[in-house]
Amino acid sequence: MKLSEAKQQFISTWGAMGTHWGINRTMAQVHALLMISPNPLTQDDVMAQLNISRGNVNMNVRDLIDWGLVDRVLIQGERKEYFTAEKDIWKVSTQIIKERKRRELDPMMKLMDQLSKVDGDKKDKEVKIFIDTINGIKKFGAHADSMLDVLVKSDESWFLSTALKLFK
Amino acid sequence: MKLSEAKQQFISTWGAMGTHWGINRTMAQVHALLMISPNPLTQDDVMAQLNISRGNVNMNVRDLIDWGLVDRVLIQGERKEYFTAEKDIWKVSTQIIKERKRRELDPMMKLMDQLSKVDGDKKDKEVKIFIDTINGIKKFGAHADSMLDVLVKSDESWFLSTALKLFK
DNA sequence: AATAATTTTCAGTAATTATTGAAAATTCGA
DNA sequence: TCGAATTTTCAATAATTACTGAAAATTATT
Repeated sequence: MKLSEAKQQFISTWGAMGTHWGINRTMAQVHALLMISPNPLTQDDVMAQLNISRGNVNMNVRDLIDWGLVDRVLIQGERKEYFTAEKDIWKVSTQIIKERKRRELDPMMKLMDQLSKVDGDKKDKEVKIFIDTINGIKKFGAHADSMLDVLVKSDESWFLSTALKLFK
Repeated sequence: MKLSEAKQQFISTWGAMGTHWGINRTMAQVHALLMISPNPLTQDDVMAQLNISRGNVNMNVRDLIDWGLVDRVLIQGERKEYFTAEKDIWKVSTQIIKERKRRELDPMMKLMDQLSKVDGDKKDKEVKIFIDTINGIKKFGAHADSMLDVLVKSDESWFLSTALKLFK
């Protein structure tokens, strides 16, 4: 398989995968393109390679920067801005986990705390099932939270060698 | 907070969360409703409680059954079909992990194997970066794969007590 | 076998989400 | 400070995705 073809397929697959993970196709494609580009790219480069408009590139690159997955790079003597993506997949993953925890898990747990204070008699089946479900989610969330915390803070090599032995 | 209000909020939040996880809002809402219902519900119950059409309920319930998150229940002497959802959040999670691994991780890894066979001189920076990225993903994916395998097969209490101690 | 109850399908439509492109804002160099 | 290069915004529009509702298919009952 030729490189250009392989690149194309990687970008397209990474984009499709993105839609399964709640981010939009184009954002994932821009990320894929930057990951496999040896040098930082400009907005125009991305526009040309993915055939998308300037505004679209701009918005998606900004989102990727918010996610901490892409950085602006200043190149000496150049007026244009360049962009580059983290290429170490471990760092990419921990960054995504960190952000999703903050954006999704944390607020969800806060809500569960509120919902577990629902009024009503626990003898009532309706009430009992509801409270049990909420408490189950709370307990589970607390474990997931501390686990992800350590995972994110740990070093890749430590995690893969020491922790993973448990799972072999 | 009244139970009816709390239920409503739970369903709505679980639905919103679904969109971040690549499943549609309604499917997540149906799942939420079934999780907090003490007794199995019929299509008509779901239609009434969520204000959605029969076709919509039918499609989303079928998807949930495909995901292994909802079961058909036959009730003695009743013509209609009833549906119920697993209420143990650990089982819900492992089931989702199992399915997503099968649907997403496995095919992705298969593709990476192909892409890593790209033609070209590894002295070429373009080729090198591409191959390095793909290999990084492959390595990472293999670890994630074996880890998720054990996680899914392990028992909740074992995992939370023994394995999680590592992360404290 | 006919009928009634229930489920499933799917074409048409509605709702949502993503994209464009041009105007406005900003930045930088002379 | 002016003007050219570049980035950002956002209203209009396109593309995608989800939903409805009624007809068709299926299943159970008599």
